[in-house]
Amino acid sequence: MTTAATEPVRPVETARAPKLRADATRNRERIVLAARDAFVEHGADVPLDEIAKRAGVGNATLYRNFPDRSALVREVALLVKSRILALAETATAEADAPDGVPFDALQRFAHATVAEKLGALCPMFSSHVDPFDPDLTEARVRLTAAVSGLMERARAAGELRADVDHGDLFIAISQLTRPLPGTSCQLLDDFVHRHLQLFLDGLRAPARSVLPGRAATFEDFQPHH
Amino acid sequence: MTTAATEPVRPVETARAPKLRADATRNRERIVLAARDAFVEHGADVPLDEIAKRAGVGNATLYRNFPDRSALVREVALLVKSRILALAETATAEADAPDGVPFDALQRFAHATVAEKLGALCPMFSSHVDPFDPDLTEARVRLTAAVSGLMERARAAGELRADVDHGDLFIAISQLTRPLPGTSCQLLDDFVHRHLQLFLDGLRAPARSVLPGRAATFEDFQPHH
Amino acid sequence: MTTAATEPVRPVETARAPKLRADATRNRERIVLAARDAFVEHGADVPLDEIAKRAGVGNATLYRNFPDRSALVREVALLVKSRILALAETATAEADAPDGVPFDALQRFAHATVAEKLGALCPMFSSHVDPFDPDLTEARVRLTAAVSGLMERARAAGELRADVDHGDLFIAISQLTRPLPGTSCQLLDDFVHRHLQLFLDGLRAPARSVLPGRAATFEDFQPHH
Amino acid sequence: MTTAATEPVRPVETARAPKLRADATRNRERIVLAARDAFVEHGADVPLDEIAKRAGVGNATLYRNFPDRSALVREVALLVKSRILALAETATAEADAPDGVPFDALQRFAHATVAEKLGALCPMFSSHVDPFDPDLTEARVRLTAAVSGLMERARAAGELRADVDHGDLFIAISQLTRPLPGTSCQLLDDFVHRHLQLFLDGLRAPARSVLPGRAATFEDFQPHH
DNA sequence: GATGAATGAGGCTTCATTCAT
DNA sequence: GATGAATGAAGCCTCATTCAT
Repeated sequence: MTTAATEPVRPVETARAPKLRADATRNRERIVLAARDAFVEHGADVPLDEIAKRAGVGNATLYRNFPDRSALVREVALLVKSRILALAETATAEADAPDGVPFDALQRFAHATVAEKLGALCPMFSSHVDPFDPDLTEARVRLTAAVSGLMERARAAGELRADVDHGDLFIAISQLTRPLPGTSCQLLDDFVHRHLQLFLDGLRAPARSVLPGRAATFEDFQPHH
Repeated sequence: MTTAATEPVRPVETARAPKLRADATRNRERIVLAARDAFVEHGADVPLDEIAKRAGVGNATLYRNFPDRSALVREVALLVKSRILALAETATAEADAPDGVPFDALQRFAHATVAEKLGALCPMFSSHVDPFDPDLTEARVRLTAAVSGLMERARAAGELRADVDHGDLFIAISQLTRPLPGTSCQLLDDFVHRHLQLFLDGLRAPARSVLPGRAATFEDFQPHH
Repeated sequence: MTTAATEPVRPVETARAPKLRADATRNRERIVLAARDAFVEHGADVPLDEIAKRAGVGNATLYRNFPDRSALVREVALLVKSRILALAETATAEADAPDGVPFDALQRFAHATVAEKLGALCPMFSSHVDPFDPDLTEARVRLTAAVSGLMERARAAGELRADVDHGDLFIAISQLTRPLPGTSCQLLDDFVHRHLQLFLDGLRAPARSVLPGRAATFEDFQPHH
Repeated sequence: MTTAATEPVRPVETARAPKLRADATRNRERIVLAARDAFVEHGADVPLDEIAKRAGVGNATLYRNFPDRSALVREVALLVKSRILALAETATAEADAPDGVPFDALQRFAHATVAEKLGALCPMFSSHVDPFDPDLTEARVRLTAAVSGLMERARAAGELRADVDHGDLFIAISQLTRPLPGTSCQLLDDFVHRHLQLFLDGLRAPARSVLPGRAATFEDFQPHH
């Protein structure tokens, strides 16, 4: 039972949180973290009972906090997006430093995201969440801005090919990070950074090919768009 | 209900096949094709009854031919691997042609594989099959030889970076091709070739980075290896 | 475990019944009968697993035959309605006999319905069935005609008060027959005929009061009417 | 959210009530009233959390006052019985008035009981209460006396048939008042008084039939009797 | 004393697999 | 050999009841 990220995770404070008891808050947080880990290890269809067991609570406690699977996925999504946003902002600061190399910052951002299994969890694509959820939408907008800004710096520096957008990067991160059923987690982890690096090499300017399709953005993967 | 590949698929003749009635043979083949399509459309967890219905047979007929899910997956794996092998051999022939450009042949092979959804199905990594199955092993060996040969030609021509192996290519194909839950099939299809192309651009020589880890082969993804 | 009715019950032949195996037909019938008995004894909310156990089949067999509770209730409703219809037709024949006394025939009909627990089951009022179901509607129409005809004969003979309709009779039968939770079935059975008789005495002409409201029909109890 | 009775309801003072804080007393009373309303609207199986919510208290407060469902049902039963008793005493006074017509008073009593949904709640028959509970027994005895007296007056006046007892009346009231699942409350309300009236007409002397069974009393419906 | 939260048992439903025709 | 039907295990979710603040 691995924990994908090691730093303490702040509970996502939403405006409507009324006044939760201390132990309840802790339980809620443990459930979200357990869910994140379970999703990483077993995919989005992991039984909720398994998540409850990991969190060390009864299954009904999980249901009290999250009426159904999508509510739980939503919370994990907010958690993950906020973490990716933090990574993107850190990378942007590095890019803006006097001796910063934007593409290097972009690469560090991508590898950090992969290292924390965040891409695989990114439920931006998931069928389990309401695409019009306000909180998710806001998180997506902020994330879009941050990653776009980071990529823009690299492009302006002539290091990033011009025909890609943030959606292209995220699809690659998400897909390359996903667990391969039947393969041990650790085994794949050894290779994910490798293949991400190959993809990043493909992103560098000058472009080595003419890409089919058009640059992808998050909006391309919103249902009903 | 789309059929991933349009050419007629020969049933994989295994040595122990005793002697089936004509209609039984046809049933078996229809089940395998229905399974492949169902896996492509609904993922690896599609109910077997759904596959039987698609094949137009009773569920018990499916079980008569394939004692359990893994037996069916195995057959689909053989089918898919044989198809990929054919694509690889075609590409190798192109590479060996007088005016052949090996890397271009490699790229066409990769895109063709993706176009037929073969990568996504590649159960080489699946938890559902016996990694020591003789038929699968043989198919894997032949496929390894073919793809390695193709890559070797591109490497010899100075078009492919030296620090990658066939496992790297296949993981990328498999992962990038996998369906994104919640996203329409068609939508993702539009982008898969794009992101595969970015990956292929990263594979080109000269290498634009030092890759972490080591070159991946099929063997790296055999369980218990 | 009492069986409410002792005569063999014909499976309700619906037009779409394709071709059921003999044992499957028997199972289906046993489930419907078990459901009827269970509804009589424990009410409409009896667990489906309990019904399956009574019928001597696995719970999944019940679900194969009846996708959800309402499908099962519907079948029981058809069964019950057809039986009541038969009783009504018998009573009508008695009323039309040379020495027939229409009100006596009506009373025998009511008591027979109660004796078979049919009224309590009459899901005409149930929340579990689709009020627009064609088969149920047809059964209701035929039943309405039969009971109305029977009452009309009694009214024409001057034995039935003029200000009541078939709905009034059925509500009383249904309500008076319902099991009283916490009371043994047999105990209540002893009294149901008694109280039904008091109600029937109230139906006789001449009317001993002015009734509030208006004469009730089945239509009054169709939802969305 | 209708309140069945509009007059203020005195908490039933039991001998062992020790000494409750003012707010505790109020909570207890609110819970009982909420329970009564919830039972009327949603039946005996309404979730206790729903009752607590209606009462505006936490669920644990409900459990502090009533250790389990039957304790709450018992309290509602006492409340309802005391209210019916009051109605019976009022009716008796009317019957005893100089120009009083006993059967009319009896009828008004029955209709008033129905109007307040008291019959439907009458847990005299319920499986949820201890039949030997002293308070309930006492309430039952007093109620029996009052209703018997009222019926006796009507019988003495030659207006009530001789072969019925108070149990017959109560079963009819209880059964005819019960909600029909799937039918709007209001809809049935329109007919309950109508069918009660038909039943009352059947109670009138002279008897129009020979009743089966024997006259029913409350004792007939005590479990284990 | 009052409260929100936690719990486990149980009902509903699906699905891989086995059985009878 | 082919089929439809039967089965039980397991997942999802609710609710009566208990616990910790």
